[in-house]
Amino acid sequence: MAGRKANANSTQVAKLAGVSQSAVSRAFTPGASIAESTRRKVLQAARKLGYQPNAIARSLSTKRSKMIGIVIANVTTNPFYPEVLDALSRQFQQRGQRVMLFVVTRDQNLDDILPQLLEYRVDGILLTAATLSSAMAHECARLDVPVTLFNQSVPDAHASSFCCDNIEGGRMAARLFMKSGHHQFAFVAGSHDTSTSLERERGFREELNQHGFEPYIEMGKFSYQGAFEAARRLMKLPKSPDAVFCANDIMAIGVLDALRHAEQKKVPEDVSVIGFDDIPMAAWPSYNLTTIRQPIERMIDSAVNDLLDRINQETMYPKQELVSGDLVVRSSAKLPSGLSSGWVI
Amino acid sequence: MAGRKANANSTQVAKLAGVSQSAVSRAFTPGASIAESTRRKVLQAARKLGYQPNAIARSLSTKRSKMIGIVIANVTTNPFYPEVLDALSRQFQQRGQRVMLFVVTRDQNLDDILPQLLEYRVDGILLTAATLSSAMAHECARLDVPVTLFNQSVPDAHASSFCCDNIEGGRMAARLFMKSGHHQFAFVAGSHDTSTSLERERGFREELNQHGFEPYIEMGKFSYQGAFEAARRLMKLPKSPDAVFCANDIMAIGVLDALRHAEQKKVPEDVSVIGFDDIPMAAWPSYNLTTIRQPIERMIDSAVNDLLDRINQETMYPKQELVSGDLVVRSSAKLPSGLSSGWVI
DNA sequence: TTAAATAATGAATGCGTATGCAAACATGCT
DNA sequence: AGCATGTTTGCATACGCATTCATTATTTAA
Repeated sequence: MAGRKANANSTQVAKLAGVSQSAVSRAFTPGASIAESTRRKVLQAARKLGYQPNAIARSLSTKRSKMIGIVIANVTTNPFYPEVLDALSRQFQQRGQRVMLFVVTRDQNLDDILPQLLEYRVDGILLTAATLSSAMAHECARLDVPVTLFNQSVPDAHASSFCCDNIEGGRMAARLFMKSGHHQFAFVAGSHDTSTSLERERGFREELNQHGFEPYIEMGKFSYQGAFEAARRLMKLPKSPDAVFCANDIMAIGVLDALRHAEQKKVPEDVSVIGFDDIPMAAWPSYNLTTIRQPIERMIDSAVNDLLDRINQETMYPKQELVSGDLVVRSSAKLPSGLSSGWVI
Repeated sequence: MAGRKANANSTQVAKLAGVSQSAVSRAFTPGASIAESTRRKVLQAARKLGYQPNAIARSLSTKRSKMIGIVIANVTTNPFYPEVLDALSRQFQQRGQRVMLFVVTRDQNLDDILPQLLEYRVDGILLTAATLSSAMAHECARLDVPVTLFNQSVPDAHASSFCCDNIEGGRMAARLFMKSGHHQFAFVAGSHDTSTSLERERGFREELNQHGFEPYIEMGKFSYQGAFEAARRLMKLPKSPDAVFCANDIMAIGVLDALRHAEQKKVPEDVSVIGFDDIPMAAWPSYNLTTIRQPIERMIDSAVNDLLDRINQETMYPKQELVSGDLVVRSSAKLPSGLSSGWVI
């Protein structure tokens, strides 16, 4: 029952326009069978009453809410995610879908919040920087709600995933370091339970191993502060690294600041640093970070297209897509002799 | 009509539990009149069928969507807003409201997107860094949908607003500059049509005027890059400023970078810089920005409380709240002799 | 033990829209 | 004019739940 002022509804509009309620509905349904003359009558009456179709009622009737659930973490700690959220939100908006947003912490259990999305019968779910339990994956499959993972690859038969080629990215960093003559390597990890960090580490390590090197691993907790402290620990080592690859840019920046301001090291003269993502800050003159760029627009286009296609039953099967990142060479990492700043592979 | 797999509904659960549909509804309605024994029967049947109440249908019936529309801009250009979004989203989530999100650009016309929110019968609307036309304000009032403005004061009889005391903030900056012996002042504005920028400018200018000074004004377009260029223009002036106050931190950082990396200026020896907001980056050792902190948690608590109170008709009238910011003294601005880094006023 | 009060239940209805269906209407053709 | 198409229209119903109201079961008071 309401405490809320009543809104004009289609029946009232119908009465005023001298037509049936169906006609009103049709006047607001693109492609419906209605004469142009009656449509005009209806729209005029609607305007007079300040009528606007009720999307809730429509959702109930059509069984499509036109809402996408977005679950996102790290919005405040990593500028990459606001970027992602912005692009996703715009895309969906433009394609006629509303966004129901859930901001979570990395460690928050999705099993509590996914039901809140499903309760509203969202047409699809997009998860980024949040891990889906297989129980929930099955629940979504049972309810026929397509799920897409962004920036994390958890091969699940039911969910699509769109991801940068993290392994190759790690390899790129390793190759650049080695070509530039470094000998002591380190990786600053984000966490030990996210595919992004693990895969970047794996690519980095494997490429180094092939040349007989083994990197130090330090935990940077996916944050500026965590990486700052990780860098200080690294510099305390007897044979401290001269080449540090970080699981993302915000940590790379933390490392840079620690090296310069807490450890009196020059970058890249004493230590080279490479990040991952290419957030806008990476290009700022204070940092000038060499990094692996994620082609975020392209990834998001693909992710959105895939999700909408599955919602509209145009595609039946989830897709796993891997796009390759680009090494963006700036000045936080030494260059191989003979090469100057610009683009490499 | 559906292409979607049917979900169990309350009638099916009722049948399985051997009760009426009403009983099922009551079993899921806290405080409803139902015997504990039947509730258990119902819940058990519901579990067996994987039943979950349909929030869309409930919304239609109760005329409350339990959704808040949040409209936000500048998510990618100013780290302050991800912070705001994160806090808002958590608060609403915790208070049992879902969030329907719209990310807009500063110049985007809200008149196109508010209807999209109203269509879904959101219980309330929270706008931040986006300007509400008075036509839309009236529309919301007509539909009895409470609106709250965050971080912008547009005195409107129908909307609440929660804001930092920008004028006093501007004054604080001016006082600190003057006490520290500066003589040439500048303000880097965000835009000429937002209350935040205008008010901060006004406080700054008024306080300076009282002591016979007049600041230069340059446009920084609320962005790092815009402020970077503004700083370069300022430094080209015949009597270039030695004290620059910026309408927010991200611009202050742009100014800092321009001064140091493009203009060979020392901060604060040659030029002092003060920002506004106190975003996390302001504390990073590369910047160490002196700034006016917005008490964001407190502001958001108030805003959320007020909006929910108005939704629940516990408060009838919108509220205009002004909270005062704190001057956070770091090292981007010279200190008055005798004072060292720490907290002032 | 009985009357009175209270708690629990189900039937029926409404929330506002979309849509299948059959009837009404218009159009073109022979 | 007569018929076959094709287009518009309104009626009736479904979507899934909450809630009122009348009824029945249960408890309390006397």
